[in-house]
Amino acid sequence: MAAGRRVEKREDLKRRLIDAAEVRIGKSGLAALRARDLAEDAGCALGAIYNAFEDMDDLILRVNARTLARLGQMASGTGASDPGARLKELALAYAAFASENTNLWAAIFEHRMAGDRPTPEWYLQENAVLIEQIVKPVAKLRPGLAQRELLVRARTLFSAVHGIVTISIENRFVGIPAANLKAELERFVDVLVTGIEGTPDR
Amino acid sequence: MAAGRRVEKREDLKRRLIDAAEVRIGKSGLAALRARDLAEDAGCALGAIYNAFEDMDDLILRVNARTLARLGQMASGTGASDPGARLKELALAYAAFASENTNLWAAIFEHRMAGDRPTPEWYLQENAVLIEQIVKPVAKLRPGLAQRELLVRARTLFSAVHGIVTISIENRFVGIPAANLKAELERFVDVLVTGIEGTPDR
DNA sequence: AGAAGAAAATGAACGGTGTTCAAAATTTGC
DNA sequence: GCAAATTTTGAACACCGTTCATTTTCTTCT
Repeated sequence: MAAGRRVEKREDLKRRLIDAAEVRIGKSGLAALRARDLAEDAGCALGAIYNAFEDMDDLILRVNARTLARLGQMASGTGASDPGARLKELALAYAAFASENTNLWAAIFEHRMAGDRPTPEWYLQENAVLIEQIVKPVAKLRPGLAQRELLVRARTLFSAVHGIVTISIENRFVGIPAANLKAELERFVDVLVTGIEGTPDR
Repeated sequence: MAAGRRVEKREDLKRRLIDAAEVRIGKSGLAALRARDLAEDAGCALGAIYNAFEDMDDLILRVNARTLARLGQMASGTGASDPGARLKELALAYAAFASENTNLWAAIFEHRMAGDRPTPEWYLQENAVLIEQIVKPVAKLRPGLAQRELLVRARTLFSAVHGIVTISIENRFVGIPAANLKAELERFVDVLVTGIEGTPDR
């Protein structure tokens, strides 16, 4: 028989488990994910999950990495050259992704490592896609800013937009009209860009 | 014996349980909260928790309501009359509270109802303190805006600041210098206020 | 091809979780 | 004091992620 049959099957099981977890999280949310369900979905024994992955956290991180990759791909296309317009594009694309893939998107931010183990380094690096594309337009708006500073500003911009999208989707406040997230974000980015243009570097 | 002994004792147990849960969440975070620990802390049987509260969710919501009340109290003092300065005050106070009470603050946003039961109405209303104080300065910056619109803008402002504080405290991105949250927030609010002043109403 | 060794699959069992509930203890009204 | 109403109790339950001795499958070597 072929020499690589074993690793091949192993990779296949991994893929099936990640697929199943992705479907389950997408349908019912991270909190409803069950190891026994995944084993049934993937057609393997309960214990087999722990041959393929360190633990459930590891598996969840693989799913989240996929979602992050999709987010990165979505933002990586060449967009508007005007930095303000580009930032608006990115914000709207992020909001659209969150609206259309709510459970998978939420899993990225809801997940916490079991016990108090640290998040693995490889996964933390996957998160970079969330701010990578923001750096360039910010650099255009703030020429002369060091890369180090640009990253901090990009992170702040992302965080602000992320917060708006998150709170809007969470529906945390009663009595507030179900605002149009898209319109609200457009206004917000407009205000922000105007503010950046009218504020000297510091 | 006194007629009201029963309700009195019941209220006392409730208080002791909320106290214990508050201490546990504050020290170790929401995820580490255990019903059996609380029973021991409060000096009651495990099952007694379910005489005092509907379930653990109910108890957690009481703790969160306390935290929200503290947040509300913190923001309710009369502050700067200049709207921009006032917004900056509020943002910095929020960041300071989150930094000094990280676990209790995080519990407000991490908690999800078990199963898929809806969040009780009374608790959703407690969340209003997060945006109440933001309305007035925004009204000064945007005279002629209807109350309905003001609430939406206030929520957006809160969400943006909340996002910045959250992502900063979560330490989600590697390679980005541990930025000074306070300085970053001050800059952000400055930019925002400048932007609002330079952007016509819509 | 067949045996031997290595790797992977299996699922019962383990410790831990929130929650329930019949029984015991307490408090209340008379 | 006594009976009824209420509360307290903690063992038991269902379910969770995880482990591990056992069985099965795959790989390699002769």
